[in-house]
Amino acid sequence: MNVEELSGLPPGARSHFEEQGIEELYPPQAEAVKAGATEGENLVAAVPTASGKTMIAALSMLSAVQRGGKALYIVPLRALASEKKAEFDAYEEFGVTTGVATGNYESTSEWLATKDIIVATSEKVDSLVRNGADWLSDLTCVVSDEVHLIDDRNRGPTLEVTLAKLRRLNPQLQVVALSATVGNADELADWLDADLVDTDWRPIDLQMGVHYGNALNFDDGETREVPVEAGEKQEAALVRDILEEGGSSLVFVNSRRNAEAAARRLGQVSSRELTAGEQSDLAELAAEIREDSDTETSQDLADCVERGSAFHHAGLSSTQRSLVEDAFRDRLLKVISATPTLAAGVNTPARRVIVRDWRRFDPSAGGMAPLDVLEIHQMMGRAGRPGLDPYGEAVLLAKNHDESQELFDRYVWAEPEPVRSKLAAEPALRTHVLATIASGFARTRAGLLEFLEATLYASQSSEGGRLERVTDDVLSYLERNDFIERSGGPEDTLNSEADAASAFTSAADLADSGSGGGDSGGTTGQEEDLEATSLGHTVSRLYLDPMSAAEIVHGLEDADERPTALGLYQLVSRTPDMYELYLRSGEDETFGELYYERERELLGDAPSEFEEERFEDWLAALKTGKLLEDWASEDDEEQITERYKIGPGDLRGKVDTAEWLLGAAESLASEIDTEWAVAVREARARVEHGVSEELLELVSVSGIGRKRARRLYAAGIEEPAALRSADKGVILHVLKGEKTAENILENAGREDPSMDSVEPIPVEGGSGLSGASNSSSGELSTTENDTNTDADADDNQSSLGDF
DNA sequence: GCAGAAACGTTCTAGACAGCATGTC
DNA sequence: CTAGAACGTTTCTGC
Repeated sequence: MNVEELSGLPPGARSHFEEQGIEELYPPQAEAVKAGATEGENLVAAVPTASGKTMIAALSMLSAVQRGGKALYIVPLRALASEKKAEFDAYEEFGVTTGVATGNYESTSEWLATKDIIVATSEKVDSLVRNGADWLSDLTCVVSDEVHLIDDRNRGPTLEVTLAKLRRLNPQLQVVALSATVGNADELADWLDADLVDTDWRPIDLQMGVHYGNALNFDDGETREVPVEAGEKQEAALVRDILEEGGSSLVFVNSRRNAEAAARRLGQVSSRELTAGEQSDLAELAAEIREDSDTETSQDLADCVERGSAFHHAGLSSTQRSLVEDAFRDRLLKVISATPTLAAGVNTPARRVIVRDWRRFDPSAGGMAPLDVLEIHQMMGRAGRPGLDPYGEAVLLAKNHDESQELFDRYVWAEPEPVRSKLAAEPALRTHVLATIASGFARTRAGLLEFLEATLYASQSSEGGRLERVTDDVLSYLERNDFIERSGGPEDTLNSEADAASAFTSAADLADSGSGGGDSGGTTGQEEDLEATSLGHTVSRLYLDPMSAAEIVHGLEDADERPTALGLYQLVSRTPDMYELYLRSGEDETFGELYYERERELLGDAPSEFEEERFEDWLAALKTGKLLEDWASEDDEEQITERYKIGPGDLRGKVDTAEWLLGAAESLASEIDTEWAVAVREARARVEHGVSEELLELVSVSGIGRKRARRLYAAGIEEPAALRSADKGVILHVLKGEKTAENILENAGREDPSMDSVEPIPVEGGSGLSGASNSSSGELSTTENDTNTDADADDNQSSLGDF
């Protein structure tokens, strides 16, 4: 099928695709069109990575927009949201606009309402539903990318519930689900009432094989000699082999440390083939990496990059990650060794993919557990760059013949696992049951169960009572913690229906009519009204796990005196929303001591030391809390990453999460009417900017971060007002660059921020630095010196006191 | 007896969504 | 139950 045969697209869309060199549709795309993708029909497309899934999505969305509708594209990662947005921006050429909504970056709601296509993470969509964004009811088409992630224990249920809610909000909604090839695409299609396109077709041939000894054996029976030199690792031989042909490679390993070690070793291979131009480009890239963060991880990465190799894992900052990804796509970097992050993230294809480790540490399995077929296939699917490589190769490594055979059986010839809903797990239901009640999708137990019936879980589950049992457990948990209230019997339903306030009247109606007909058949037998309390509404809107909210609420209620920063940091660190920081051996003692020193600061009751597991969690949270306190005490990034043995990306992640949770804690504090809201706000601001209390004011001026604030403070400039009055020479000296100094002064509201002909004035040692005492820069510095001298006199005293 | 090498033992292990307000891909 | 790298500690070896 040719592009020009397509109908129903916005005018200009076809020529746009033709300009891009797309003339003929790939077979799966043509199949999708035949199945009605451009006519609003539901569709599940289970096709390999990089075989034109995005085009299927684009055709569906564009035709929906042409019919006067609005489309939503759901992605699993923030990084993918910006990638897709950049791709869809090209449609602006023919008048189709795109907006993004993620936690980091959101266009305002009204503005989103004017966009034709919206790209968002599944959590953000869920949150938008909870907060009743009105443009959601205008949606006519929703695309769910990587829908197989429904299988994910943590985040799958969100996607599942969100899709169910969107469909309930608008029963006419077209659903296009894009999935990797999975074992049960037909089940997904059944669930979504969709047609199925299920194929292994790829635009570039993918050869899968196993390397063992000196030979690389492919699934089609072909063999290639890849000798391993003495003292050389298998993966090094494979990288060298393909590099001699000008191809790049991707090596997947199972831990960060392995990724770093492999990158270091592979640097010896990649450095051999670099041209002078590449070397200087790489040196530039290395400099950028060092500039982004001054930590050991960054140093190591930069050292590798100079030799044309890199590692990639979640310990890198997001800037570093995209630097590495871009350089690899530009063929500047020859090899990346990565943890599985890369397989799920943005598109980084390579000629050859080497899956070195196929087992990974898994505490729940009590040791090393083999990876899922689906996961391995996702990695292998990164092989073959469209338009660049004649074919892609995906290679597993075996040490002996038996292992080689096992790898063929287990991965090369194996079908991927089926996708199984994880919704019935209690943590998932805790959140979603509350949200479902709070946003009015269900008002009774039966209504709730009826809503849950529309999920994939229900369509898969043969074990009837399970969901109901867990739901009941969750309901009583929510009730115990004052997130919901149950009242009355069936006769109350009418009343509550009348005065129920909800953005989703239609959904509520549906739910209630469902509950009327549905026979609960549960243990209670009688109908009760479920309603979220004010606290419950807040928790749902804040997107908190109810258990996190309960922990925070109890912690704040238990505080008899003003909580310290450490107390609050430990509190949010022990909620399930904070990713756990591992307690290393020996650290239980270190933090045990810290615990006895600062026990009084911690909020709530510590578990007894005899409950080993819970006490350890408590200490692990203390460790995270201490990390946040260190950060908020202006310790260097380098010191912290070193002290806690983490990467810059981990630190930023922790800080980010803490910021979010403390923001939520602030809302909870006003909800439960405690007097500690101010303490929470301050702790949050300190974490946000990474500064001590005394710098909070300075740091509120945009352009001033923790470092500049500290230097200004040391020079006697303690608050924004002082920026307006202090000697420009001093400011220039402290802030270094003229441009930054001007910007900052402007942001601080100084009337004449110009730094023209201002000479920097060194400040000695942190004392003797009163701005008024400098006369060399003449009239400019003395314009407002009444307030100036005052402030500076104070500055001197307090900064002297500090030293 | 001692330095340095080899053997042995221990430790550790992937991933990253969200609020809100502000200003930007 | 199924690993493997890095580092620390002990033991071995050759002088």
